[in-house]
Amino acid sequence: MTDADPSPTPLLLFIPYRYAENASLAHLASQGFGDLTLAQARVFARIADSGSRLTELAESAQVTKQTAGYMVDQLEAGRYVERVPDPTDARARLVRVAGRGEQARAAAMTALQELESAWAEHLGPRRMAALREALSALREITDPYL
Amino acid sequence: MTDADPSPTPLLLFIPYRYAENASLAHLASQGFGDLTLAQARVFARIADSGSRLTELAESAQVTKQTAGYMVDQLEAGRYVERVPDPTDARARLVRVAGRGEQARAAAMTALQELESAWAEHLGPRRMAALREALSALREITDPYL
DNA sequence: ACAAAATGGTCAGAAGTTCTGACTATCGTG
DNA sequence: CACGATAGTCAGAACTTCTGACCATTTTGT
Repeated sequence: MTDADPSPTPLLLFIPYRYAENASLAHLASQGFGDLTLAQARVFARIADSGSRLTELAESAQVTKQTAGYMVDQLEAGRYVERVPDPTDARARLVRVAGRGEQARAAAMTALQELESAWAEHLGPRRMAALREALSALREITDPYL
Repeated sequence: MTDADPSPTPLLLFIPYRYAENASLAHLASQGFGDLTLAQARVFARIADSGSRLTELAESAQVTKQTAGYMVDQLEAGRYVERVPDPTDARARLVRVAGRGEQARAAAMTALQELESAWAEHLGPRRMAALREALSALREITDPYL
């Protein structure tokens, strides 16, 4: 009876997701990383601490590997990342955060934490936990990358 | 203790959101609307029953009005929508679902309902309701369109 | 009433993103 | 060791999105 909101759940997901993207990118821009585009940041955000393969980035961001490669080219040119050979596979290269990328990553982390804090404050810890818990569960049937 | 998932909340939002987009678009394609692109569908999905102004669509989809206009041009060419004068403002035009658009909208609704059902089944009614409730609350501080 | 500012929309052009197809090199398996 | 799968790149086209300039109409302030 209380949830008369007719908004489709995907729309409800889109709104805070897009807000988070905008807020993070704005924070990065304010910290001297104004040359990062949204598309670049989407790939950058998925690079694992130990480095990621192009294919992994592509699958995770849900773009083709060509697109991911193009983004990594730009991130590399902007000194955000570097490509190193993958010691376990001569075909592959690992994309690693490097140089400016480390500071950018730290700034992004800060933005993210502020965001999560603001959300947790608005929802209260209980509902925030419930939100994350439900989303994590949903991931089981919606994550193509797994 | 149970939620040790380090995934940032925005990533958790992205995964099911993107899944929903893909699933809906795939269903539309299977119903004879394979000419709809994702970008077009994002605008199309935001058209109100009574019609929407270009500016409203742009704000809601978070693109410039030029971009929204370009998408509406294509939707119009594909006979998904029509533009009619806004009786309350001579500057404005209302974008309305028309022709094929009605069937496409019905197909999208079906896809959406199947999606929500599948999610509700996976989460259970309680957690599904909690998810939607939390997302609706989050909207209050993240929706630029309001 | 009227000038100024804001709003709704379009046109033109450039930039950015993303895709398909083709190809090379390396890995894993039978 | 041949074969299919995987990692990545190159080239080119298509699609999406933006910035800037502009016109018409509405709203606001005096």
